[in-house]
Amino acid sequence: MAHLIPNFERSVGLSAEDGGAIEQLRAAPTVDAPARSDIVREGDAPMAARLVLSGLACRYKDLPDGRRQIVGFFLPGDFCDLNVSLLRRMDHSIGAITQVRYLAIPPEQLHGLAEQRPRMAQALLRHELVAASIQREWLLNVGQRTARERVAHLLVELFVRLRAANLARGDTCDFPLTQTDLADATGITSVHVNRTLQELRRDGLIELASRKLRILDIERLKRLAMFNPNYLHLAHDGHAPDGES
Amino acid sequence: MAHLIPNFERSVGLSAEDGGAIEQLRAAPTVDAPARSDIVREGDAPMAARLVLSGLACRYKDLPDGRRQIVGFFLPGDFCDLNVSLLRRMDHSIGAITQVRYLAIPPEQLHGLAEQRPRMAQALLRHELVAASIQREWLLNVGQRTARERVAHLLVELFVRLRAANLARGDTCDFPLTQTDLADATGITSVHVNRTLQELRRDGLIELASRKLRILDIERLKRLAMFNPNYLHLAHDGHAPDGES
DNA sequence: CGTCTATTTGAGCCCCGTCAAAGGCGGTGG
DNA sequence: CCACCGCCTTTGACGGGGCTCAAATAGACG
Repeated sequence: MAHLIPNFERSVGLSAEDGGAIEQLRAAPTVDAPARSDIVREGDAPMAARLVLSGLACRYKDLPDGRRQIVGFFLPGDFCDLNVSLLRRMDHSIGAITQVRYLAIPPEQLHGLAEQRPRMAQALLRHELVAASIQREWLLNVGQRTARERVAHLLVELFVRLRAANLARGDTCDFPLTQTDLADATGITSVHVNRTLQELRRDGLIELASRKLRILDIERLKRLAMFNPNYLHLAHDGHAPDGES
Repeated sequence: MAHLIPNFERSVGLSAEDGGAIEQLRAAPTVDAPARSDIVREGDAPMAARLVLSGLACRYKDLPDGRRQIVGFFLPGDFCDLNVSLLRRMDHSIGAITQVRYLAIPPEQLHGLAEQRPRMAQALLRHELVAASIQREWLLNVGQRTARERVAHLLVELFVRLRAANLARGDTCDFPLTQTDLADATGITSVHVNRTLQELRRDGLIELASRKLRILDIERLKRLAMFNPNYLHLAHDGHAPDGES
C-alpha cells in the first residue's frame, strides 16, 4: 500500500515536505468494497471523503426507469466527494467497478488537516477543479462527438490517466470496464459500443481483450478523438507555492 | 444594481452579518460585455473571478471542426471560475448570451476575502459544489434522455433557477436563449430543437415566443423530464452556520 | 424597407437503438 | 477434468429518432 499514497501526492501536487499531512491521512480507516457494489447511493447523507488506494470506482447517476450515466471514474490516488459535508444529500452514487480499497476520511479530520496545512487545502481544491474540468470534457464528449470519437476519447483519457498514475506499462494497461460500462459512460448502447470497438480494432488502433487494453497507435487515436490534453491539467503549473517554479 | 448583490447573497447562503464581505466585493471593477461576445477564451491565462450582476452568460467548449457544447449557464448571482487561479490555462470559454454586467474580482482580493472570512470561503466553495452537481445532471441529461426529455429538463431547470433568483414572475420568465443555444446545450440539432419545442407547445406544456417563456404545466413538464430538484441543492441545508436553522 | 438573424418546414437517409439469440469464457462444484 | 452456470461479448435484422441539406418565412432593427 505504501506506494499508493505517493501516487496521490503526485496527482495532487504535494512535495515531500508535506509528508506529515500524508501521515495524518493514513490514520483514517481503510475500507474494502467488493467489485460491482455500491459505495454510496444518491440520497444518502454524506459521511466521509474517500481516497481511493486501489481498484477502479465510478460516479454515476440514474433515472427512475433504469437508464444510467457514468459521470466519472476514480483511479487510485483520486478523491471522491472531498467537500461533501457542505451539502446535505448526495446527488449521485458511487460504485465499485473492481474491488476497491479506500481511506474513509471523516469530515472533521479533513477540516483539521486543511486548516493546519493551507498547501494541503489548496492541493485538494485543485484536485476538485481538475475533476470538474474532466466533467466538462465528458459533456462535450457525449454531447458532440460521434460514437467512434466518444469511445476513442474515453480510451485515450483513461490510458493517459492510468499512465500518469503509473498504472500502465508501455502501451498497455489493465482495463476492467465491461462494454456496458463503456456504454454507460459514453451515452451509447452496449451493442453499439461493441461494434465501435470492433471498428477501432479493425483500424489497427487498439487491442482490447480479457481486461487488457493495448494502444497500438496513440497519435492516430488522439486525432480521431480530437483529444486535447489541456483539460486534464496534468502539469502542476498553477500558482507555484512560494515562488518555486 | 443594489438589488443584485443580495441575489448573490441568497444563492451563496450568507446572512446579513456578512455584509462587510459584500461591501468588499463591490470594490471590484464592474465590466460590461456586449451580447454574443466572448468574455474568456479557452487557452487564456485566468485573470479574475467573475460575479454576474445582470444578463445571461454561458460556459462552453468547442471542437476544432466547430461543434460546440454549452456546459452551463451563469445567471445573475452566479460566480464564474472562482478558483481559477489554481490552474494555468482556461479549459473552457465563457460567452455572453445577452449583455452581461459583472464584477471582475482579482485573485488577491478573493484570497484575502476568503482568509478574513471563513464563512465566505465556505459559501464560495459550496457554490462551486452546486455548479459541479449541475454539471453532472447535464451529463445525465445529454447522455441518457431523449430530445423531448432533454429540452423539457433544461427548460424546467432554467425556470426554477430563475425563480430562485427572483427573475420569474408567476409562470413566466425572460428567455434570451435562441434555439441554437438550446441545441448546443442539449447536444441536439437546432432543427430538431425546433420540432421538439413545437411538440411541447402542442401538448400544452409551454409557451415560448419572442424571448418569453411561459410554463403552462410545470408538474407534467417535470414528470416528462424526470426532473429531480435535489441536484440544485436549493435549500441551504448543509452545515447551518452557528446553529441557525 | 432592406438587411440580418432566428424560426419554421420538407424530404431523404443514416447512425444508432431495439430486440433477440448465439457464442465465448471464467469460475465452481461434482 | 468435465459439466454447468452466469456474465460478457458478439452477431443479425429491423426500425426509428434525430441529422443533413436546403429553402422559405417571420421578426428585429435601423
